Amino acid sequence: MPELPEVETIVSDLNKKIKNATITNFWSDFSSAIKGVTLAKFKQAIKNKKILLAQRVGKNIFLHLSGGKTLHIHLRMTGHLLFKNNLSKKNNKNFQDKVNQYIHHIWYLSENKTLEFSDLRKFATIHLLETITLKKYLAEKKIGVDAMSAEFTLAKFTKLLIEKPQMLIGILLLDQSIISGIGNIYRSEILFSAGVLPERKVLSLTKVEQKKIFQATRKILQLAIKLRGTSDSDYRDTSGASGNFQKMLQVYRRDKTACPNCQKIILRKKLAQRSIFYCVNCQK
DNA sequence: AGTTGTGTTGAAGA
DNA sequence: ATCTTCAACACAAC
Repeated sequence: MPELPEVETIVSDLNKKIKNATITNFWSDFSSAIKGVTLAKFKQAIKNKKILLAQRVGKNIFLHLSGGKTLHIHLRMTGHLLFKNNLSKKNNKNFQDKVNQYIHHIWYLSENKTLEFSDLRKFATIHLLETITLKKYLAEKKIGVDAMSAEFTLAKFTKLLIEKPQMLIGILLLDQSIISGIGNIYRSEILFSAGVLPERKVLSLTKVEQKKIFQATRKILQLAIKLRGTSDSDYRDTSGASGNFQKMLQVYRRDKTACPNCQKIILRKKLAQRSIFYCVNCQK
């Protein structure tokens, strides 16, 4: 559920709230989320390190620390990073929401601040890497070009499409190794906006359709970032608050209801085991 | 009360 | 290679 706009919201908030804070300690009751290193070594590596910058690539969060280490956090389906200080611990009602109650890891920061990691389904992961190996790490993890990066241009998109002629466009948009950041919510919204059916083969797309999909991707993700993401159910920002893009959803989870454009019934089907929503009249 | 589905993704099997 | 299935886990909805 946290897709590119949700992760972007979190990362930009983290840069406002915890940049330059020092990690004083770390606690976890679910250390199997921490990959490739023991809890003790992890703790030792990050203790007394300063948080220099939060960075986003696709749905991935990177926290660059002093001393040349970087934390890689993936929220998967239900991960929430909650920033708390003395005041908000007392006054912020959002933190009492049930969805924010599944705290499994806590970074203790200077000045009594904490970064608390709530994760209901416990799918989220934390890796520790050397900052200088980031580029290599992204390649190893097969994290594709970020959908909102300057590098992702229409020319780049077209090039990526040429490499996968047999793929269905609805599946391609979800493949993080090709383009990173688009999840199940936004792929349906993007294809609806572009007027293209999800099951179209990439090689069947006209130049005009390719351009429409590219532009719809930028437009929808940009608006969703502006509205601080979609809280269809679980997603919350670093203050535990919901986003606003759910009000803008045209097709996602709106099956059996009238298409906002033509009033025909929105359909839902499974594409590679994942739900997809579309209008057969507005999408060709 | 048991079954099914859920926004993610990596690994295993075909 | 590439596609499908399953598994990680907890909970809501049926």
